[in-house]
Amino acid sequence: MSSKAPAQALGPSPDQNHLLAALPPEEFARLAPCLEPVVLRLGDFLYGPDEQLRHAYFPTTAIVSLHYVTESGASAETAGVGNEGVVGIALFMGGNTTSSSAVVQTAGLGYRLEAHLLKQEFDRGGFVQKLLLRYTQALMTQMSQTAACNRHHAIDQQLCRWLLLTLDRAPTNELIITQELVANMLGVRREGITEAAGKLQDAGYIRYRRGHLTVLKREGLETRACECYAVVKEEVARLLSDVRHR
Amino acid sequence: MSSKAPAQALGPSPDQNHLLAALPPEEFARLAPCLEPVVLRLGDFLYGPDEQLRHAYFPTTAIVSLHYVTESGASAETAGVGNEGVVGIALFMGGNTTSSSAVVQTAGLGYRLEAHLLKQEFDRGGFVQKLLLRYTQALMTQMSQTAACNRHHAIDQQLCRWLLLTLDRAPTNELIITQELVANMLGVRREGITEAAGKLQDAGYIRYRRGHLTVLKREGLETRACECYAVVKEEVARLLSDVRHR
DNA sequence: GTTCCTATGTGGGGCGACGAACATACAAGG
DNA sequence: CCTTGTATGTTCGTCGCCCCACATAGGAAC
Repeated sequence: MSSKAPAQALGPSPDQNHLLAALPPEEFARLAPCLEPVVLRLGDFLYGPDEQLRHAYFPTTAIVSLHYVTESGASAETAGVGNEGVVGIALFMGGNTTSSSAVVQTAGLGYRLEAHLLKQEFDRGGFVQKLLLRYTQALMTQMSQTAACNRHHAIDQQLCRWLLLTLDRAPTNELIITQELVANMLGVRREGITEAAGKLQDAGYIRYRRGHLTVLKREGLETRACECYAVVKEEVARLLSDVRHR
Repeated sequence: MSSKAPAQALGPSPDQNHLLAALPPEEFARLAPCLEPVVLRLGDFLYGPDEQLRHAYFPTTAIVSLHYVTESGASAETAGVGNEGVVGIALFMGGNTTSSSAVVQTAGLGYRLEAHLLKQEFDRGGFVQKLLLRYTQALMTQMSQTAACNRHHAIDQQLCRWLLLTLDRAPTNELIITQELVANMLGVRREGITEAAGKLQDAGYIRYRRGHLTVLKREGLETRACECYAVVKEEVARLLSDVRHR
Protein backbone atom coordinates (compact mmCIF):
# COMPACT_ATOMS: atom_id res chain seq x y z
CA MET A 1 0.00 0.00 0.00
CA SER A 2 1.58 3.18 -1.17
CA SER A 3 -1.38 5.51 -0.92
CA LYS A 4 -2.31 7.53 2.15
CA ALA A 5 -5.26 9.84 1.99
CA PRO A 6 -6.74 8.32 -1.22
CA ALA A 7 -6.60 4.91 0.34
CA GLN A 8 -9.12 5.94 2.91
CA ALA A 9 -11.39 7.51 0.36
CA LEU A 10 -11.28 4.73 -2.19
CA GLY A 11 -10.67 1.75 0.01
CA PRO A 12 -8.11 -0.88 -0.80
CA SER A 13 -6.26 -0.36 -4.05
CA PRO A 14 -7.12 -2.60 -7.00
CA ASP A 15 -4.04 -4.70 -6.52
CA GLN A 16 -5.52 -6.12 -3.36
CA ASN A 17 -7.27 -8.33 -5.84
CA HIS A 18 -4.88 -11.08 -6.81
CA LEU A 19 -5.97 -11.25 -10.42
CA LEU A 20 -5.54 -7.55 -10.98
CA ALA A 21 -2.27 -7.64 -9.10
CA ALA A 22 -0.97 -10.39 -11.36
CA LEU A 23 -1.42 -8.34 -14.51
CA PRO A 24 1.67 -7.06 -16.29
CA PRO A 25 2.04 -3.27 -15.94
CA GLU A 26 0.93 -2.56 -19.48
CA GLU A 27 -2.31 -4.47 -19.21
CA PHE A 28 -3.01 -3.14 -15.77
CA ALA A 29 -2.48 0.41 -16.96
CA ARG A 30 -5.00 -0.12 -19.71
CA LEU A 31 -7.64 -1.42 -17.35
CA ALA A 32 -7.00 0.74 -14.30
CA PRO A 33 -8.85 3.84 -15.49
CA CYS A 34 -11.93 1.72 -16.16
CA LEU A 35 -12.01 0.08 -12.76
CA GLU A 36 -14.78 1.57 -10.72
CA PRO A 37 -14.65 1.12 -6.94
CA VAL A 38 -17.84 -0.35 -5.50
CA VAL A 39 -19.22 -0.98 -2.07
CA LEU A 40 -20.67 -4.45 -1.78
CA ARG A 41 -23.21 -4.75 0.99
CA LEU A 42 -24.22 -7.96 2.66
CA GLY A 43 -26.95 -9.62 0.66
CA ASP A 44 -26.47 -7.63 -2.54
CA PHE A 45 -27.31 -9.62 -5.63
CA LEU A 46 -24.66 -9.11 -8.27
CA TYR A 47 -26.73 -11.19 -10.63
CA GLY A 48 -29.51 -13.74 -10.55
CA PRO A 49 -30.16 -16.81 -12.69
CA ASP A 50 -30.30 -16.10 -16.43
CA GLU A 51 -29.77 -12.45 -15.76
CA GLN A 52 -27.60 -10.47 -18.12
CA LEU A 53 -24.40 -9.34 -16.41
CA ARG A 54 -23.50 -5.71 -16.82
CA HIS A 55 -20.22 -5.78 -14.95
CA ALA A 56 -17.52 -8.10 -13.77
CA TYR A 57 -16.56 -7.65 -10.12
CA PHE A 58 -13.09 -7.93 -8.65
CA PRO A 59 -13.52 -8.15 -4.87
CA THR A 60 -10.82 -6.74 -2.64
CA THR A 61 -12.23 -7.09 0.85
CA ALA A 62 -15.72 -8.34 -0.02
CA ILE A 63 -16.58 -12.00 -0.52
CA VAL A 64 -19.19 -13.17 -2.97
CA SER A 65 -20.95 -16.48 -3.00
CA LEU A 66 -22.06 -18.32 -6.13
CA HIS A 67 -25.32 -20.03 -5.40
CA TYR A 68 -27.94 -22.23 -6.83
CA VAL A 69 -31.47 -21.97 -5.49
CA THR A 70 -33.68 -24.98 -6.04
CA GLU A 71 -37.31 -24.84 -7.12
CA SER A 72 -38.35 -25.56 -3.58
CA GLY A 73 -36.34 -22.61 -2.32
CA ALA A 74 -33.41 -24.45 -0.83
CA SER A 75 -30.05 -22.99 -1.64
CA ALA A 76 -26.48 -24.15 -1.83
CA GLU A 77 -23.21 -22.44 -2.48
CA THR A 78 -21.27 -23.95 -5.34
CA ALA A 79 -18.23 -21.74 -5.04
CA GLY A 80 -17.04 -18.56 -3.40
CA VAL A 81 -15.16 -15.62 -4.86
CA GLY A 82 -12.95 -13.32 -2.86
CA ASN A 83 -9.90 -11.23 -3.55
CA GLU A 84 -8.37 -14.17 -5.40
CA GLY A 85 -10.87 -13.99 -8.23
CA VAL A 86 -13.56 -12.34 -10.25
CA VAL A 87 -17.32 -12.59 -10.45
CA GLY A 88 -18.68 -12.78 -13.99
CA ILE A 89 -16.89 -15.62 -15.70
CA ALA A 90 -19.79 -16.07 -18.07
CA LEU A 91 -18.95 -12.77 -19.74
CA PHE A 92 -15.86 -14.13 -21.42
CA MET A 93 -16.86 -17.77 -21.53
CA GLY A 94 -19.51 -16.80 -24.02
CA GLY A 95 -22.66 -17.67 -22.16
CA ASN A 96 -23.30 -14.22 -20.76
CA THR A 97 -25.60 -15.65 -18.13
CA THR A 98 -25.53 -18.62 -15.79
CA SER A 99 -28.16 -20.64 -14.01
CA SER A 100 -26.73 -19.63 -10.67
CA SER A 101 -26.71 -16.35 -8.83
CA ALA A 102 -24.08 -14.28 -7.07
CA VAL A 103 -24.72 -12.84 -3.62
CA VAL A 104 -22.49 -10.82 -1.36
CA GLN A 105 -21.66 -13.03 1.58
CA THR A 106 -19.27 -10.70 3.38
CA ALA A 107 -19.66 -6.99 3.02
CA GLY A 108 -16.67 -5.13 1.70
CA LEU A 109 -15.18 -3.41 -1.28
CA GLY A 110 -14.22 -4.27 -4.79
CA TYR A 111 -13.81 -2.91 -8.27
CA ARG A 112 -16.03 -3.45 -11.20
CA LEU A 113 -15.39 -3.38 -14.90
CA GLU A 114 -17.94 -2.98 -17.66
CA ALA A 115 -18.90 -6.21 -19.32
CA HIS A 116 -17.74 -5.33 -22.79
CA LEU A 117 -14.39 -4.10 -21.53
CA LEU A 118 -13.67 -7.39 -19.86
CA LYS A 119 -14.66 -9.31 -22.93
CA GLN A 120 -12.63 -7.05 -25.14
CA GLU A 121 -9.58 -7.47 -22.98
CA PHE A 122 -10.07 -11.21 -22.85
CA ASP A 123 -10.34 -11.42 -26.61
CA ARG A 124 -6.99 -9.76 -27.07
CA GLY A 125 -5.80 -13.20 -26.14
CA GLY A 126 -2.81 -12.09 -24.15
CA PHE A 127 -1.87 -12.55 -20.57
CA VAL A 128 -5.28 -11.47 -19.33
CA GLN A 129 -6.90 -14.33 -21.15
CA LYS A 130 -4.44 -16.80 -19.79
CA LEU A 131 -4.98 -15.54 -16.28
CA LEU A 132 -8.75 -15.59 -16.49
CA LEU A 133 -8.79 -19.10 -17.86
CA ARG A 134 -6.55 -20.30 -15.10
CA TYR A 135 -8.87 -18.74 -12.60
CA THR A 136 -11.86 -20.34 -14.27
CA GLN A 137 -10.27 -23.71 -13.89
CA ALA A 138 -9.70 -22.99 -10.22
CA LEU A 139 -13.37 -22.16 -9.93
CA MET A 140 -14.25 -25.48 -11.52
CA THR A 141 -12.13 -27.25 -8.96
CA GLN A 142 -14.10 -25.54 -6.23
CA MET A 143 -17.38 -26.56 -7.76
CA SER A 144 -16.53 -30.18 -8.25
CA GLN A 145 -15.02 -30.36 -4.81
CA THR A 146 -18.18 -28.88 -3.37
CA ALA A 147 -20.20 -31.53 -5.16
CA ALA A 148 -18.14 -34.33 -3.65
CA CYS A 149 -18.09 -32.66 -0.25
CA ASN A 150 -21.85 -32.28 -0.20
CA ARG A 151 -22.17 -35.94 -0.89
CA HIS A 152 -19.74 -37.40 1.57
CA HIS A 153 -18.73 -35.12 4.39
CA ALA A 154 -20.47 -34.23 7.63
CA ILE A 155 -21.70 -30.76 8.51
CA ASP A 156 -18.94 -30.27 11.07
CA GLN A 157 -16.26 -30.85 8.50
CA GLN A 158 -17.96 -28.72 5.92
CA LEU A 159 -18.29 -25.87 8.34
CA CYS A 160 -14.55 -25.98 9.01
CA ARG A 161 -13.81 -26.08 5.31
CA TRP A 162 -16.07 -23.13 4.70
CA LEU A 163 -14.65 -21.10 7.55
CA LEU A 164 -11.12 -21.67 6.36
CA LEU A 165 -11.89 -20.74 2.78
CA THR A 166 -13.65 -17.61 3.99
CA LEU A 167 -10.86 -16.78 6.37
CA ASP A 168 -8.32 -16.97 3.58
CA ARG A 169 -10.24 -14.29 1.78
CA ALA A 170 -11.01 -12.10 4.77
CA PRO A 171 -8.77 -9.25 5.91
CA THR A 172 -9.13 -10.13 9.61
CA ASN A 173 -9.94 -13.20 11.64
CA GLU A 174 -13.31 -11.82 12.59
CA LEU A 175 -16.16 -12.63 10.25
CA ILE A 176 -19.41 -10.70 10.28
CA ILE A 177 -21.97 -13.37 9.60
CA THR A 178 -24.88 -15.05 11.32
CA GLN A 179 -25.34 -18.77 11.71
CA GLU A 180 -28.46 -18.45 9.64
CA LEU A 181 -26.42 -17.17 6.73
CA VAL A 182 -23.76 -19.82 7.07
CA ALA A 183 -26.50 -22.42 7.02
CA ASN A 184 -27.76 -20.87 3.83
CA MET A 185 -24.35 -21.11 2.24
CA LEU A 186 -23.85 -24.73 3.10
CA GLY A 187 -27.44 -25.55 2.29
CA VAL A 188 -28.22 -27.00 5.73
CA ARG A 189 -30.49 -26.08 8.63
CA ARG A 190 -29.60 -23.29 10.95
CA GLU A 191 -29.73 -25.67 13.91
CA GLY A 192 -27.11 -27.81 12.26
CA ILE A 193 -24.73 -24.86 12.26
CA THR A 194 -25.60 -23.98 15.84
CA GLU A 195 -24.61 -27.45 16.88
CA ALA A 196 -21.46 -27.67 14.79
CA ALA A 197 -20.35 -24.17 15.78
CA GLY A 198 -21.06 -25.02 19.41
CA LYS A 199 -18.59 -27.87 19.26
CA LEU A 200 -15.95 -25.63 17.72
CA GLN A 201 -16.56 -23.03 20.40
CA ASP A 202 -16.31 -25.62 23.17
CA ALA A 203 -13.02 -26.70 21.70
CA GLY A 204 -11.84 -23.10 21.87
CA TYR A 205 -11.34 -22.76 18.14
CA ILE A 206 -13.86 -20.01 17.56
CA ARG A 207 -15.99 -17.55 19.44
CA TYR A 208 -19.49 -16.73 18.29
CA ARG A 209 -21.57 -13.81 19.42
CA ARG A 210 -24.57 -12.57 17.52
CA GLY A 211 -23.27 -12.30 14.03
CA HIS A 212 -19.62 -11.94 14.94
CA LEU A 213 -17.48 -15.00 14.54
CA THR A 214 -13.89 -14.80 15.69
CA VAL A 215 -11.42 -17.50 14.79
CA LEU A 216 -9.13 -18.16 17.71
CA LYS A 217 -7.27 -21.28 16.63
CA ARG A 218 -6.99 -21.72 12.93
CA GLU A 219 -5.08 -24.97 13.27
CA GLY A 220 -8.00 -26.45 15.13
CA LEU A 221 -10.25 -25.84 12.18
CA GLU A 222 -7.69 -27.35 9.85
CA THR A 223 -7.63 -30.49 11.91
CA ARG A 224 -11.36 -30.90 11.75
CA ALA A 225 -11.91 -29.84 8.16
CA CYS A 226 -12.27 -32.38 5.42
CA GLU A 227 -9.65 -32.74 2.75
CA CYS A 228 -11.69 -30.50 0.47
CA TYR A 229 -10.23 -27.36 1.94
CA ALA A 230 -6.68 -28.40 1.23
CA VAL A 231 -7.51 -29.66 -2.24
CA VAL A 232 -9.11 -26.38 -3.25
CA LYS A 233 -6.47 -24.25 -1.66
CA GLU A 234 -3.60 -26.10 -3.25
CA GLU A 235 -5.23 -26.20 -6.63
CA VAL A 236 -5.91 -22.49 -6.60
CA ALA A 237 -2.33 -21.84 -5.56
CA ARG A 238 -0.96 -24.11 -8.25
CA LEU A 239 -3.05 -22.62 -11.00
CA LEU A 240 -2.52 -19.00 -10.12
CA SER A 241 0.99 -18.91 -8.71
CA ASP A 242 2.80 -20.34 -11.67
CA VAL A 243 1.02 -18.03 -14.06
CA ARG A 244 2.38 -15.07 -12.19
CA HIS A 245 6.01 -16.01 -12.78
CA ARG A 246 5.50 -16.18 -16.47
CA MET B 1 -23.56 -41.13 -42.01
CA SER B 2 -22.23 -41.33 -45.49
CA SER B 3 -19.69 -44.11 -45.11
CA LYS B 4 -20.43 -47.80 -45.52
CA ALA B 5 -17.58 -50.23 -45.12
CA PRO B 6 -15.25 -47.76 -43.43
CA ALA B 7 -17.95 -46.97 -40.95
CA GLN B 8 -17.79 -50.47 -39.64
CA ALA B 9 -14.05 -50.41 -39.44
CA LEU B 10 -13.71 -46.99 -37.86
CA GLY B 11 -16.97 -46.71 -36.03
CA PRO B 12 -19.07 -43.58 -36.02
CA SER B 13 -17.62 -40.68 -37.94
CA PRO B 14 -16.11 -37.78 -36.01
CA ASP B 15 -19.12 -35.60 -36.60
CA GLN B 16 -21.13 -37.81 -34.30
CA ASN B 17 -19.45 -35.68 -31.70
CA HIS B 18 -21.35 -32.44 -31.47
CA LEU B 19 -18.34 -30.25 -30.90
CA LEU B 20 -16.50 -31.60 -33.89
CA ALA B 21 -19.67 -31.39 -35.93
CA ALA B 22 -20.09 -27.75 -35.06
CA LEU B 23 -16.72 -26.77 -36.46
CA PRO B 24 -16.62 -24.75 -39.66
CA PRO B 25 -15.33 -26.83 -42.60
CA GLU B 26 -11.95 -25.17 -42.63
CA GLU B 27 -11.21 -25.82 -39.00
CA PHE B 28 -12.58 -29.32 -39.20
CA ALA B 29 -10.42 -30.09 -42.20
CA ARG B 30 -7.35 -29.00 -40.31
CA LEU B 31 -8.10 -31.22 -37.36
CA ALA B 32 -9.60 -34.25 -39.08
CA PRO B 33 -6.32 -35.88 -40.14
CA CYS B 34 -5.10 -35.68 -36.56
CA LEU B 35 -8.15 -37.29 -35.04
CA GLU B 36 -7.35 -40.82 -34.02
CA PRO B 37 -10.23 -43.23 -33.46
CA VAL B 38 -10.13 -44.93 -30.09
CA VAL B 39 -12.02 -47.72 -28.40
CA LEU B 40 -12.98 -46.76 -24.87
CA ARG B 41 -13.62 -49.74 -22.66
CA LEU B 42 -15.68 -49.73 -19.52
CA GLY B 43 -13.54 -48.65 -16.61
CA ASP B 44 -10.68 -47.21 -18.65
CA PHE B 45 -8.98 -44.31 -16.89
CA LEU B 46 -8.40 -41.47 -19.32
CA TYR B 47 -6.58 -39.63 -16.59
CA GLY B 48 -6.24 -39.63 -12.83
CA PRO B 49 -5.80 -36.77 -10.37
CA ASP B 50 -2.80 -34.53 -11.09
CA GLU B 51 -1.89 -36.68 -14.03
CA GLN B 52 -0.56 -35.04 -17.16
CA LEU B 53 -3.02 -35.42 -20.02
CA ARG B 54 -1.57 -36.63 -23.28
CA HIS B 55 -4.75 -36.42 -25.33
CA ALA B 56 -8.13 -34.80 -25.45
CA TYR B 57 -10.98 -37.21 -26.11
CA PHE B 58 -14.07 -36.54 -28.20
CA PRO B 59 -16.54 -39.34 -27.43
CA THR B 60 -18.95 -40.42 -30.12
CA THR B 61 -20.73 -43.40 -28.58
CA ALA B 62 -18.76 -43.70 -25.36
CA ILE B 63 -19.59 -41.82 -22.17
CA VAL B 64 -16.98 -40.63 -19.73
CA SER B 65 -17.48 -39.69 -16.13
CA LEU B 66 -15.53 -36.99 -14.32
CA HIS B 67 -15.01 -38.08 -10.78
CA TYR B 68 -13.56 -37.12 -7.52
CA VAL B 69 -12.39 -39.82 -5.14
CA THR B 70 -12.15 -38.86 -1.49
CA GLU B 71 -9.32 -39.81 0.81
CA SER B 72 -11.50 -42.45 2.35
CA GLY B 73 -12.15 -44.00 -1.03
CA ALA B 74 -15.67 -42.74 -1.63
CA SER B 75 -16.31 -41.41 -5.07
CA ALA B 76 -18.71 -39.02 -6.73
CA GLU B 77 -19.31 -37.95 -10.27
CA THR B 78 -19.10 -34.22 -10.76
CA ALA B 79 -20.00 -34.21 -14.43
CA GLY B 80 -20.35 -36.51 -17.40
CA VAL B 81 -19.04 -36.17 -20.93
CA GLY B 82 -20.61 -37.80 -23.94
CA ASN B 83 -20.90 -36.99 -27.61
CA GLU B 84 -21.80 -33.42 -26.71
CA GLY B 85 -18.38 -32.63 -25.36
CA VAL B 86 -14.72 -33.28 -24.85
CA VAL B 87 -12.58 -34.73 -22.08
CA GLY B 88 -9.48 -32.73 -21.30
CA ILE B 89 -10.59 -29.18 -20.65
CA ALA B 90 -7.53 -28.59 -18.51
CA LEU B 91 -5.35 -28.73 -21.61
CA PHE B 92 -6.52 -25.40 -22.90
CA MET B 93 -7.56 -23.86 -19.61
CA GLY B 94 -3.91 -23.78 -18.69
CA GLY B 95 -3.85 -26.10 -15.73
CA ASN B 96 -2.87 -29.22 -17.66
CA THR B 97 -4.05 -31.41 -14.81
CA THR B 98 -7.05 -31.49 -12.52
CA SER B 99 -7.73 -32.91 -9.09
CA SER B 100 -10.39 -35.17 -10.52
CA SER B 101 -10.18 -38.21 -12.75
CA ALA B 102 -11.93 -39.34 -15.90
CA VAL B 103 -13.28 -42.88 -16.21
CA VAL B 104 -15.18 -44.54 -19.01
CA GLN B 105 -18.69 -45.11 -17.75
CA THR B 106 -20.22 -46.53 -20.92
CA ALA B 107 -18.03 -48.41 -23.34
CA GLY B 108 -17.95 -47.07 -26.86
CA LEU B 109 -15.94 -45.15 -29.37
CA GLY B 110 -14.45 -41.75 -29.71
CA TYR B 111 -11.64 -39.77 -31.25
CA ARG B 112 -8.61 -38.42 -29.59
CA LEU B 113 -6.38 -35.50 -30.38
CA GLU B 114 -2.87 -34.91 -29.16
CA ALA B 115 -2.66 -32.45 -26.32
CA HIS B 116 -0.50 -29.89 -28.04
CA LEU B 117 -2.69 -29.92 -31.13
CA LEU B 118 -5.75 -29.05 -29.13
CA LYS B 119 -3.95 -26.29 -27.33
CA GLN B 120 -2.52 -24.97 -30.55
CA GLU B 121 -5.92 -24.89 -32.17
CA PHE B 122 -7.44 -23.25 -29.13
CA ASP B 123 -4.77 -20.58 -29.12
CA ARG B 124 -5.57 -19.58 -32.66
CA GLY B 125 -8.46 -17.87 -30.93
CA GLY B 126 -11.02 -18.51 -33.63
CA PHE B 127 -14.21 -20.42 -33.62
CA VAL B 128 -12.67 -23.44 -31.96
CA GLN B 129 -11.81 -21.37 -28.95
CA LYS B 130 -15.26 -19.94 -28.75
CA LEU B 131 -16.81 -23.36 -28.99
CA LEU B 132 -14.58 -24.91 -26.38
CA LEU B 133 -15.20 -22.09 -23.95
CA ARG B 134 -18.93 -22.42 -24.38
CA TYR B 135 -18.65 -26.09 -23.69
CA THR B 136 -16.55 -25.41 -20.63
CA GLN B 137 -19.25 -23.20 -19.26
CA ALA B 138 -21.77 -25.95 -19.87
CA LEU B 139 -19.54 -28.27 -17.91
CA MET B 140 -19.46 -25.80 -15.04
CA THR B 141 -23.23 -25.73 -15.03
CA GLN B 142 -23.23 -29.47 -14.66
CA MET B 143 -20.80 -29.34 -11.79
CA SER B 144 -22.61 -26.72 -9.81
CA GLN B 145 -25.92 -28.40 -10.43
CA THR B 146 -24.44 -31.65 -9.19
CA ALA B 147 -23.31 -29.89 -6.05
CA ALA B 148 -26.79 -28.57 -5.34
CA CYS B 149 -28.40 -31.87 -6.28
CA ASN B 150 -26.13 -33.81 -3.96
CA ARG B 151 -27.16 -31.55 -1.18
CA HIS B 152 -30.90 -31.42 -1.60
CA HIS B 153 -32.37 -34.20 -3.69
CA ALA B 154 -33.20 -37.78 -2.85
CA ILE B 155 -31.55 -40.79 -4.41
CA ASP B 156 -34.65 -41.62 -6.45
CA GLN B 157 -34.64 -38.25 -8.11
CA GLN B 158 -30.94 -38.29 -8.69
CA LEU B 159 -31.11 -41.68 -10.30
CA CYS B 160 -33.72 -40.39 -12.74
CA ARG B 161 -31.62 -37.35 -13.50
CA TRP B 162 -28.59 -39.49 -14.11
CA LEU B 163 -30.42 -41.96 -16.29
CA LEU B 164 -31.83 -39.19 -18.43
CA LEU B 165 -28.51 -37.46 -18.88
CA THR B 166 -26.94 -40.77 -19.79
CA LEU B 167 -29.75 -41.66 -22.13
CA ASP B 168 -29.34 -38.38 -23.98
CA ARG B 169 -25.78 -39.37 -24.73
CA ALA B 170 -26.43 -43.01 -25.53
CA PRO B 171 -27.18 -44.33 -29.02
CA THR B 172 -29.93 -46.68 -27.82
CA ASN B 173 -32.27 -46.91 -24.87
CA GLU B 174 -30.41 -49.85 -23.45
CA LEU B 175 -27.58 -49.04 -21.10
CA ILE B 176 -24.91 -51.57 -20.23
CA ILE B 177 -24.21 -50.84 -16.61
CA THR B 178 -24.52 -52.52 -13.24
CA GLN B 179 -26.25 -51.04 -10.23
CA GLU B 180 -22.92 -51.15 -8.47
CA LEU B 181 -21.46 -48.79 -11.06
CA VAL B 182 -24.40 -46.43 -10.97
CA ALA B 183 -24.02 -46.29 -7.21
CA ASN B 184 -20.42 -45.39 -7.72
CA MET B 185 -21.33 -42.56 -10.06
CA LEU B 186 -23.85 -41.05 -7.71
CA GLY B 187 -21.65 -41.68 -4.72
CA VAL B 188 -24.25 -43.73 -2.87
CA ARG B 189 -24.55 -47.34 -1.74
CA ARG B 190 -25.39 -50.07 -4.15
CA GLU B 191 -28.43 -51.01 -2.08
CA GLY B 192 -29.74 -47.51 -2.47
CA ILE B 193 -29.74 -47.97 -6.23
CA THR B 194 -31.33 -51.40 -5.95
CA GLU B 195 -34.19 -49.87 -4.06
CA ALA B 196 -34.62 -46.82 -6.27
CA ALA B 197 -34.31 -48.86 -9.47
CA GLY B 198 -36.80 -51.33 -8.04
CA LYS B 199 -39.38 -48.61 -7.71
CA LEU B 200 -38.79 -47.48 -11.27
CA GLN B 201 -39.10 -51.05 -12.49
CA ASP B 202 -42.33 -51.57 -10.57
CA ALA B 203 -43.67 -48.43 -12.20
CA GLY B 204 -42.82 -49.90 -15.57
CA TYR B 205 -40.34 -47.18 -16.48
CA ILE B 206 -37.28 -49.36 -16.77
CA ARG B 207 -36.26 -52.99 -16.90
CA TYR B 208 -33.14 -54.20 -15.17
CA ARG B 209 -31.42 -57.49 -15.72
CA ARG B 210 -27.84 -58.12 -14.68
CA GLY B 211 -26.06 -55.18 -16.11
CA HIS B 212 -28.56 -54.36 -18.81
CA LEU B 213 -30.87 -51.48 -18.12
CA THR B 214 -33.59 -50.77 -20.64
CA VAL B 215 -35.58 -47.57 -20.50
CA LEU B 216 -39.20 -48.28 -21.37
CA LYS B 217 -40.90 -45.02 -20.49
CA ARG B 218 -38.71 -42.00 -20.69
CA GLU B 219 -41.49 -39.66 -19.64
CA GLY B 220 -41.84 -41.54 -16.41
CA LEU B 221 -38.25 -40.77 -15.55
CA GLU B 222 -38.75 -37.15 -16.43
CA THR B 223 -41.65 -36.94 -14.03
CA ARG B 224 -39.64 -38.31 -11.17
CA ALA B 225 -36.37 -36.55 -11.87
CA CYS B 226 -35.43 -33.41 -10.03
CA GLU B 227 -35.24 -30.11 -11.82
CA CYS B 228 -31.48 -30.58 -12.20
CA TYR B 229 -31.88 -32.63 -15.34
CA ALA B 230 -33.85 -29.94 -17.12
CA VAL B 231 -31.56 -27.16 -15.94
CA VAL B 232 -28.47 -28.90 -17.25
CA LYS B 233 -30.08 -29.95 -20.48
CA GLU B 234 -31.42 -26.52 -21.29
CA GLU B 235 -28.24 -24.78 -20.36
CA VAL B 236 -26.15 -27.08 -22.55
CA ALA B 237 -28.58 -26.52 -25.41
CA ARG B 238 -28.53 -22.77 -24.95
CA LEU B 239 -24.76 -22.55 -24.80
CA LEU B 240 -24.03 -24.83 -27.70
CA SER B 241 -26.90 -24.28 -30.07
CA ASP B 242 -26.54 -20.57 -30.53
CA VAL B 243 -22.85 -20.91 -31.14
CA ARG B 244 -23.57 -23.16 -34.07
CA HIS B 245 -25.66 -20.61 -35.92
CA ARG B 246 -22.93 -18.10 -35.75
C1' DG C 1 -26.54 -80.10 -16.70
C1' DT C 2 -23.50 -78.42 -13.16
C1' DT C 3 -20.52 -75.10 -11.22
C1' DC C 4 -19.15 -70.79 -9.93
C1' DC C 5 -18.95 -65.97 -10.18
C1' DT C 6 -21.15 -61.89 -9.99
C1' DA C 7 -25.34 -59.08 -9.88
C1' DT C 8 -29.41 -58.19 -7.53
C1' DG C 9 -32.84 -58.40 -3.61
C1' DT C 10 -33.83 -58.05 1.52
C1' DG C 11 -33.47 -57.22 6.31
C1' DG C 12 -32.04 -55.10 10.95
C1' DG C 13 -29.76 -51.62 13.56
C1' DG C 14 -27.83 -47.07 13.82
C1' DC C 15 -26.68 -42.34 12.91
C1' DG C 16 -26.98 -37.88 11.00
C1' DA C 17 -29.74 -34.47 9.35
C1' DC C 18 -34.40 -32.70 8.86
C1' DG C 19 -38.79 -30.26 10.39
C1' DA C 20 -41.19 -27.82 13.73
C1' DA C 21 -41.85 -25.70 18.03
C1' DC C 22 -40.15 -23.33 21.78
C1' DA C 23 -36.75 -21.15 25.34
C1' DT C 24 -33.20 -17.81 26.07
C1' DA C 25 -30.45 -13.90 25.52
C1' DC C 26 -28.03 -10.24 23.33
C1' DA C 27 -28.11 -5.46 21.48
C1' DA C 28 -30.00 -1.43 19.49
C1' DG C 29 -33.46 2.18 19.92
C1' DG C 30 -37.03 4.40 22.35
C1' DC D 1 -34.01 1.45 31.80
C1' DC D 2 -37.09 -1.12 29.22
C1' DT D 3 -38.85 -2.84 24.99
C1' DT D 4 -38.49 -5.33 20.98
C1' DG D 5 -36.49 -7.68 17.24
C1' DT D 6 -33.39 -10.88 16.00
C1' DA D 7 -29.71 -14.32 16.91
C1' DT D 8 -28.70 -18.39 19.24
C1' DG D 9 -29.59 -22.60 22.07
C1' DT D 10 -32.35 -26.91 22.91
C1' DT D 11 -35.54 -30.62 22.34
C1' DC D 12 -38.32 -34.38 20.17
C1' DG D 13 -39.88 -37.26 16.70
C1' DT D 14 -39.14 -38.72 11.93
C1' DC D 15 -36.91 -40.12 7.79
C1' DG D 16 -33.37 -41.14 4.54
C1' DC D 17 -29.43 -43.20 3.98
C1' DC D 18 -25.62 -45.58 6.00
C1' DC D 19 -23.09 -50.14 7.29
C1' DC D 20 -23.22 -55.04 7.68
C1' DA D 21 -24.74 -59.58 6.71
C1' DC D 22 -26.94 -62.77 4.05
C1' DA D 23 -30.32 -64.82 0.58
C1' DT D 24 -31.31 -65.52 -4.27
C1' DA D 25 -30.71 -65.86 -8.99
C1' DG D 26 -28.87 -64.94 -13.85
C1' DG D 27 -25.46 -66.27 -16.96
C1' DA D 28 -21.07 -67.83 -18.58
C1' DA D 29 -17.79 -71.61 -18.66
C1' DC D 30 -16.90 -76.26 -18.08
